[in-house]
Amino acid sequence: MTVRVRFAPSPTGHPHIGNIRTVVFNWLYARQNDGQFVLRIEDTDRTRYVDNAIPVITDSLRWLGMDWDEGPEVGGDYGPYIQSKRLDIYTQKAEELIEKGWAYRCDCSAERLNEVRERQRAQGDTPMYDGHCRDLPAGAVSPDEPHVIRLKVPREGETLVRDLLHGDIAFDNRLLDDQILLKTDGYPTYHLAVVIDDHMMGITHIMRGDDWISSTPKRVLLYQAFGWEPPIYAHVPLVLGPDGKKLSKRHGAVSIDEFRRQGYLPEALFNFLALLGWAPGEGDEQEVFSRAELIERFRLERINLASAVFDYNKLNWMNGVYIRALDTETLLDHLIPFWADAGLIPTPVPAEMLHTLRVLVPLVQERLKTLRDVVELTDFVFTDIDRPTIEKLLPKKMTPAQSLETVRQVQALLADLVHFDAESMEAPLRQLAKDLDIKPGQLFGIMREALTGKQVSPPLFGSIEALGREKTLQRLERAEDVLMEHLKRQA
RNA sequence: GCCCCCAUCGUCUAGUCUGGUCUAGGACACAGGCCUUUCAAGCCUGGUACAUGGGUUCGAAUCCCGUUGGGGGCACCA
Repeated sequence: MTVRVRFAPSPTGHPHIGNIRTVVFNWLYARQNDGQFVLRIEDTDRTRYVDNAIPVITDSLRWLGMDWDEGPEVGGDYGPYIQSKRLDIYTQKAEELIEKGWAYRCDCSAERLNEVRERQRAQGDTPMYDGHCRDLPAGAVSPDEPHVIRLKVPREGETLVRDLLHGDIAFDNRLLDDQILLKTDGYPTYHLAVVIDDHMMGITHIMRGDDWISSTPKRVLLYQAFGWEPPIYAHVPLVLGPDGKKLSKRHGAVSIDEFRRQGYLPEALFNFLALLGWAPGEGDEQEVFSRAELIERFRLERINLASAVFDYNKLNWMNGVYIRALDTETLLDHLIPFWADAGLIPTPVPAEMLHTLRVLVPLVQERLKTLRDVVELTDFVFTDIDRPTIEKLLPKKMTPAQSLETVRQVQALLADLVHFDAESMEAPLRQLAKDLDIKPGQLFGIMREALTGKQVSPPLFGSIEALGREKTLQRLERAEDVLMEHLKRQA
C-alpha cells in the first residue's frame, strides 16, 4: 500500500508554526515511504476566507523545502484539491446518507438552537442538538426550503477511535452531537468534506493535532455510514508557548513568514520543528540533522504524546549552528537582503561595496543567531556614529592626556599604513601599545569606541578594514577633538 | 459542567512497551573557569528532574489503581 498523507489547511491567514510542525511529520513520513504528500485547501467557510491565503500557504511550504505531489499549482489525479470546487460531490453524498437513514434534514432556526443550548448550559449539561427534527417523517422538511443536513448519531453504544499513537479511545455515542454535515448555504462542514475527500483521495494516514481527538468519533461514524474503511489516525501533540498555553501571537513569531523575516534559515527551522515531539532515541543523542537524515531516521511510532513548548532559545542556538556551517559566499547571499532591508546598503550592491561585505561576513558569522543580527552588528560601517563621550574614551587607569596621545599615534600609524587591511595593522598596533606602555586591551578599547561607537563589536582589525581608511581617520580625528576639548576645559 | 488526551531537569528530550546495567544520559538556557582586543565561537566544570498516594514485585522512572496538575474539545469554524 502506497502511503498517502495530506495537509489540509483552511485559507484563513498565515499558517501557524504549530500546524507546520505537524506538516513536517506528515511530509517526512511521505518522503520516507516513497509515498505521496497531498495539499488540499479546505475553504468551506466563506465567512473566514482570506483572499491571499493560498499563495501564503504554498510559499511557506516551499520556503521550508516541503513540496507536494498533488494539490494546487501541481494538479493530480484526485482533484480538484480545493473543496469549494467539489460542492456537488458533498451534496450528493449527503443525500445518499439521508437515503441510507444515516442523516436527516433539519430546519430549526438559529434562535431555537441558541435557546436549547442556553437551557442545557444552565442545567450543567453538555450543549448539543436536542433531536427536534431527527425523527420527523420523510419529507416533513422540504428539500427546497432552507435547511441543514445532520448526521443521525446512534443513540446507544460506543464508537472506537483507533489511533496509532494513543491506542483505542472509546466514546459514548450518547455524548456525540448530531453534527451538521451540510450547511444552509449548501457548503459542507469540515466533518463531511474531510471524510469524503480523504476517502476519495486515497489518504492512508492522518497525522494531525490531538485537539481533533474529540471530534474523531463523528468521522469514524461517517466512515461506517458510507461503508468505507477509515484511514490510520495518529494524533500528535500540540505546540505550546513558553507559558504552557497554546502557542499564539503574543508568544512571538508564529507564522512561517515571520521566522523568515527575522532571519531564520529554513533548514534550521525545519530541523528544529522535527525535534518538537520526536527524537531518534535508542541512545542516539544527535540533534542536528540534514533533511535527508530526517527523512531516513524519522519514526512515526516514536512521536511523543506530551505537548511540547516552543523554545525560541534553542531555535536560536540551532539557527546559529546552521549559519556557522555556511560558506562565506552563501552566507553573503543570505545576508544581503537583511542589510538592504535595514537601509544600510543599496540593491543591487555596487561592486566596491561587495568587497566590504566580504570582509564583514567572516567577522560576523560566528556571532549571528539570526541573519537579521547582522544589522545591529555592522551598522557602524554604513552609517554615521554618535560623537563619542569623553568617558568612553578613557579606559581604567588612563588619563585624558594619555588617551589623546594614543589616538594621535594610532592616527599616524593608520594614515601611513601601506596595505589597509586587518593583517597588516595588527603587529604595528600591538607594538604601539608596548611603546606607549599601555595594555593592548586599553588601546583597542579606545579604538573600538572611537571607530565603532560600541563597547562590543566584531573583531577590531577586520572592522577597521571594512570601515576603510577615510572613515577611520575621520572618526579618530573626532575622538581627538573630544579629548582636546576636555583637556582645554580642565585647564 | 461534561467528555477526551497528557505527566522525567526551567525548556526539548533519552530511558517506560521487553521492571534490575539509572546514585536517571544528552541538548538549549543558566553559573563559574580556560582561551582572548570586546562580544561571540570553542573547550572544561557545576546546579537543577522521575507530580503525588497506594498497590504488584526480591526489586519500579519503568506495570496497575486513585489523586493532583496541565492541555484540548463540547458551532450552520476548521
